[in-house]
Amino acid sequence: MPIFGIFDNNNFYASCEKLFAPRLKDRPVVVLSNNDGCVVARSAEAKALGIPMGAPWFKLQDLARQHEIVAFSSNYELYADLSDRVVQVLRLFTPNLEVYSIDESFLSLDGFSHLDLADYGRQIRERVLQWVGLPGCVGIGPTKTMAKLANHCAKNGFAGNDGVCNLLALSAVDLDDLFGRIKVGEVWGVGRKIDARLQEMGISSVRDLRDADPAMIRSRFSVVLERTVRELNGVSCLSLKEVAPDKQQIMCSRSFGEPVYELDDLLDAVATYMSRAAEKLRQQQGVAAALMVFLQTNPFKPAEPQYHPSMTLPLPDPTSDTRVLVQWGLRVVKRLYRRGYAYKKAGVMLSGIQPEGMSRGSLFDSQSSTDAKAGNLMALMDGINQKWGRGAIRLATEQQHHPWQMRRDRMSPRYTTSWDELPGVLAK
DNA sequence: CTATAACTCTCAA
DNA sequence: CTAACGTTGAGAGTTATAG
Repeated sequence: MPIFGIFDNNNFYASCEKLFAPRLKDRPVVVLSNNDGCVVARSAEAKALGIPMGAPWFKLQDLARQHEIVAFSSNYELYADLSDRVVQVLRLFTPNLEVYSIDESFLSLDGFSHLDLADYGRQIRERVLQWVGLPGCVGIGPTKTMAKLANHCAKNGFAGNDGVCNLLALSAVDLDDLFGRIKVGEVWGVGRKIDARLQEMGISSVRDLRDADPAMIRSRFSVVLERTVRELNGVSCLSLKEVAPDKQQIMCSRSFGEPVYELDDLLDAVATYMSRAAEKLRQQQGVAAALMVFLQTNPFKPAEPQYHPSMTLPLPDPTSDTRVLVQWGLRVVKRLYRRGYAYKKAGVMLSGIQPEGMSRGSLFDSQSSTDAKAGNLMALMDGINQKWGRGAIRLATEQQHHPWQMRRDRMSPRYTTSWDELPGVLAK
């Protein structure tokens, strides 16, 4: 029987910001989504003030002034770097690990059953705290779903207050009692909709779901929730994925800093997003067989005329060439654009992704040498941008300053990845 | 009618 | 000063379409 652990950082983005602002140690801190729109992370103090996840920041202004809440724009470079450091530490504790998200990793603890697993969990969180400076919790169980649940228990004091919960150490009676006290909505894979439907059926606790008939759950819901039921019964259905598979689709979309009316601005924005998407595509040595572009007005202003067009365009020849993708993307924008709407968001998606070189012809194709040159050019651009920072070199259509660029008024410095932004360095 | 494609829904971080 | 509400990806299930 496998043993899964999961390490999950507490309030990850907020903890990253506090790490470099010690004076904020006991202050309420929130981190905002792109465009400084919604609250996506809250420190313990901010949670205590009742700020819900996803709350629009502009609605919290009174509360913020009242309690001197400190808000940061999302600083993804900083968070990504700290996340990498956390993973480095975790790798010291197990050779088999799945980086599940920026702040969560599953650990295989197979073959560690001779250890006191809860104690091992405490060592893990202490080491991460000491070496990286970020707090986290550890959950342990016989399945991924149970490990996630254990993590929830560890975070919320269901099982002591040492930040670790090992469900494998509980007797059947204690597990029963614990599952009876946890709401079914806390289970991994049970979101708002499914929660409501389960409630209607009288399934309100984790124990209720665990004891439900899998066949019934499958017929009334899906094979996915059936697997969840089995996992809650200790039958492992979800395995550790140590290598992330290549993406099947690649998206890039943004809300605009302010409403956009002009076609030219939309063309600019979509060219920029398409360039980003193409970079990601090349990072996995892929080519795309289709692209999709969408535009959106602001759905939060229902009184204004709404327009949410999108169009998918199959590409005659799968490619990762920024110039080709941007050209097609811009053609689509021109087709979709209607004068008179206040556009608030746009995005692109690349799909039909295959490994490059597999596409068509290649060896005897008369185009192959021009394709190779295009590939060299793209690689050169990617290299320069990687060395000198995103946007150092770009196509002429991507200009510099734009009304559509997102707001990021409250950014902290990139303390760990940019010398220029270290406080005091400039002054010297 | 079947196989596939396209689209919708749900979830997660 | 005002106005101001995220992004990315997966997978399953359903519906539309092609042959």
